[in-house]
Amino acid sequence: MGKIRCVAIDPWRWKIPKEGQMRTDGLIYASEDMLSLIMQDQSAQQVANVATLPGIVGYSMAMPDIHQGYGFPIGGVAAFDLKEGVVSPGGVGYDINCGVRLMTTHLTRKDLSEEKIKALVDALFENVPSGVGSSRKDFSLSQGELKNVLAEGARWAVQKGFGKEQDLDHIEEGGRIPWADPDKVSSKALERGKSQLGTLGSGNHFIELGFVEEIYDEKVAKIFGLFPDQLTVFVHTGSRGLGHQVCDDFIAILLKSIQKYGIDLPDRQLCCAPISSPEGKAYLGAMGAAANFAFANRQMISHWVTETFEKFFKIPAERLGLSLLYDIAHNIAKIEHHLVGDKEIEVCVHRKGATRSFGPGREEIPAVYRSVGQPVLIPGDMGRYSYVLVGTDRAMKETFGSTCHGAGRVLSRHQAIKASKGRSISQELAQHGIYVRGASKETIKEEMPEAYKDVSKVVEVVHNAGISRKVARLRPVGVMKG
DNA sequence: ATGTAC
Repeated sequence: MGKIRCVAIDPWRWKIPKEGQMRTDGLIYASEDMLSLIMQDQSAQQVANVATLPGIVGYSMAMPDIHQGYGFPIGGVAAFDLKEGVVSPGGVGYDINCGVRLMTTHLTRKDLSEEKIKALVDALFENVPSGVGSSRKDFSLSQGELKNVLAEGARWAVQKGFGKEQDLDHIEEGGRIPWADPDKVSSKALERGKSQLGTLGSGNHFIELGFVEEIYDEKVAKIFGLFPDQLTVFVHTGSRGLGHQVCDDFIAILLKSIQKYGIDLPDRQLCCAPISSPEGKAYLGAMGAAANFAFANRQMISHWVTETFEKFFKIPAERLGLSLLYDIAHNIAKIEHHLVGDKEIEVCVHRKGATRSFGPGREEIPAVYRSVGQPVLIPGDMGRYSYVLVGTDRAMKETFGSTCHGAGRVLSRHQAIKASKGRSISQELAQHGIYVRGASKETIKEEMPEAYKDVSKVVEVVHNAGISRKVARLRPVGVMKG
């Protein structure tokens, strides 16, 4: 396949016309400025590569926060027919069910001085283990109990006293992938997972304190429980070493089975298996189990966030108004029903660095939000903003109910470290009123704001394209990084 | 993202 050609459909949509082995067109959501940035790496080529996979339904899509990933681009969305189609670990990513949850409070900006914010972030840092390979000293699981976590997800955590029953309704899938198969998770992955439940991890994972700075849609904000100057808490983490190991294990397995199923791939990183094959089913089962680990992980971390708040303010959580707005997956493959043409069919939707953005009326959305659409939570970089959006009908028609997931990198980790040489990123953030506490200095450099696109520009694209709509903008004030 | 190269 030669040089990638993008044709403008409108100011927010670019088509990669089908050619060569492609079975369908590619579709990138971006502004003209962003597209020129996107064309600097291999990500548009990856969108075209995904379009060659058997059984793809609709376009091979990418969101404006697209950048190069393993096989599939990060920011990629692709749906596959359950009979003819394939499932691919590269379409989910290494951090299976990496995702975010947003907690709201009754507290406002005036309840927290700069000093209090620092002390609160420090207290969170003491109470939630973070960093590469972090584990909880007070908590380790037997293999049997870990398998219960993998089968039950956030429900397991609630049964063990981490959070409340009503939290489950405010988590994508109720915090549990029902078709997860813990027996398809290798003993090596189990070993890595058993001491890591309830830990934040590293890289872009974080706990962020912020305030509601701007409301765009008052009606929806009210339904989501958001109001101006409100203190909010973002938690961003995934399935840690366990999910990583599942991905590793199945890439090795599926690389071997490519020939067996006669799949012709432009890039071996797209290794995959028919959804209906034993290998495909095994991957989906193991991936679902890892996804459940991540749902339980975020549920447990928000319990310790709640505990930290209660001790810090010496006020019970109910009076602080701490509650879970929503919890969403960024890296996952799901079996969902969608209207394709005039037929309702089941497809396997891969979202890799992309968020579900279901519009009004879908039964998967909690009853309290169902009339307006699901909450879509978009963390930005630690120096600028984060957003709350809402899912739309247009997303249902166009993107299998999907939108962007964040800002998207513009500098690689290595480039970011180079760009931050001789600077103190923590001090620069402090000058903007943001306190950051990290497990490692290196991570803070890798995660410097300029390593990311401006998330407001990413959000502008998905809002104008109509695949999700702006509800509120949040401003970070205190960040705990892994 | 990741016991950042078993």
